Amino acid sequence: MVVTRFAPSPTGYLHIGGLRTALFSWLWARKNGGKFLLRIEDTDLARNSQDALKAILEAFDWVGLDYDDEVVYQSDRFDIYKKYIEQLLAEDKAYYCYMSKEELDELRASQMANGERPRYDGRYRDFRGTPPAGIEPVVRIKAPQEGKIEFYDGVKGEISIDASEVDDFIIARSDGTPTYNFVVAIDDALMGLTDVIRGDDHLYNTPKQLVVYEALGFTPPKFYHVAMIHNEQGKKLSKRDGALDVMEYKKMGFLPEALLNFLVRLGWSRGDQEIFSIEEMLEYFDPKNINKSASSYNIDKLIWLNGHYINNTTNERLANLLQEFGVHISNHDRLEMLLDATKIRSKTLKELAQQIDMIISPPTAYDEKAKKKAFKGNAKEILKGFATMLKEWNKPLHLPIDYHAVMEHFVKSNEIGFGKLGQPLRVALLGQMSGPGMDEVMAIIGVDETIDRIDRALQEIKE
RNA sequence: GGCCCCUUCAUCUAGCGGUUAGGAUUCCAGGUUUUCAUCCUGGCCACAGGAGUUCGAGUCUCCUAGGGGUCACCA
Repeated sequence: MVVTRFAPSPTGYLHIGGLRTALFSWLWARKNGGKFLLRIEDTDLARNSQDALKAILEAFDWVGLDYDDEVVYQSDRFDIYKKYIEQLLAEDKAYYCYMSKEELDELRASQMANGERPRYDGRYRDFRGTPPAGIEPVVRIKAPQEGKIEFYDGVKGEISIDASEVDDFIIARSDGTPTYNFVVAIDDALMGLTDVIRGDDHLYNTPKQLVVYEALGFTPPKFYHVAMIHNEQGKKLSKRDGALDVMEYKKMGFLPEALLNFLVRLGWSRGDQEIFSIEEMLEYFDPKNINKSASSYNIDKLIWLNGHYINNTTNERLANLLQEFGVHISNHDRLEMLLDATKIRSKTLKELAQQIDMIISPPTAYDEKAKKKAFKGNAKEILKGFATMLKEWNKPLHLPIDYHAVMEHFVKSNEIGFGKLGQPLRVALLGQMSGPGMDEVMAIIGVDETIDRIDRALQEIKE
């Protein structure tokens, strides 16, 4: 059975890099009928925030990533970690280190001054004397002092790191609380993880965690280290780049499936395929096809994908989603027509909301340029004539084709081009030069509203 | 700085010793559309550089350059 996990620390919102590795992990577990677990890395009590945790869960919920079992909180498991610390101490695989923070800083400073790599010197590794008074010791694990720590990474291949790069790192702080690399290894083992898919930035934690696996006799999972996502300048994403928070995308009017499709193609691909439904992702995803190199985030493609998904979403769902953007049309009697006419022109739900508003609310102002271009010559006469024809039309006016017939009859009998009528009519009804076809707009707003808007526009036009 | 990783159009990528180096997004042009959008057609644009290996290299090796990651009693 494949067991994967997402293990955020609750110190901020869920960002798109995290969502991508979560997606990869989720896909791999679901594809294999395995488990996708959620674990909260909250061993640093001082930095945790309840709001951050809520934000992460909210984002998961929005994109539709579900997890199995109960959420595991590391802060609930200190007893477990303590037991293992004591075990390692008893087995002489770990030891107390009585160096103070000041001493440690001093050591680091002198190493740096000598151009050396800052590193614990192991001075208490085999200490048997009397511990200095007044110092609460930390616990350090005995890491191998020579040779190499090697492991196979599912993305990057064989990784070999010199043992000298890994020092006897701290597994328990002087206040007794355990540290990250220690608890991660324990939890991954205890939770039965088979595949750990995580960011590239954890690559260097892996040898440390391997030391813990080795000391405790656990079997390590397979590791996949996914390269980072950079910003449009090719640098690491930072808060300054904005729109890092997954929920920001919701606010901007993106559909979760578009975001997921965008992210799955960042660092992973299947030939030339661009569009992936969740089902297709599940069918084809395999971490072995993850790219080695970092990718840059570029919003254009996401926008394009979102447009695609908006176009292919049912009108019922769109109407529902639109409520968050202040548009309430679920009960509109021309709902289908309205959305069919607008969704093709919208890349985001926000734009869609604007498009709809432009149609269902009468124009409060007319675009200056549009006015100049359309309300000229005999435009007034044409609009007047058209309104009259609408009033006197004796066939039913329901569908766009009904209105189209009126327009056709009008231009023919007046011997003018379609544009002569279309342009002023468009500005009269919508206040601007672009938008859906006039026949559609009229069918949506109805004949009374159409005449009403024409009348109002007529007052705008000078003789 | 040490160590590790990475390097194909502006961007996401395909490629797995023999291809006119393909697709997608962006951009540009044309067509469709009374307009806009969609859609269709076409175009611009890439193997970081240098040595090898080979009949033949984007693909293998090495070097250089550039980029990234990491070096906490943070996670």
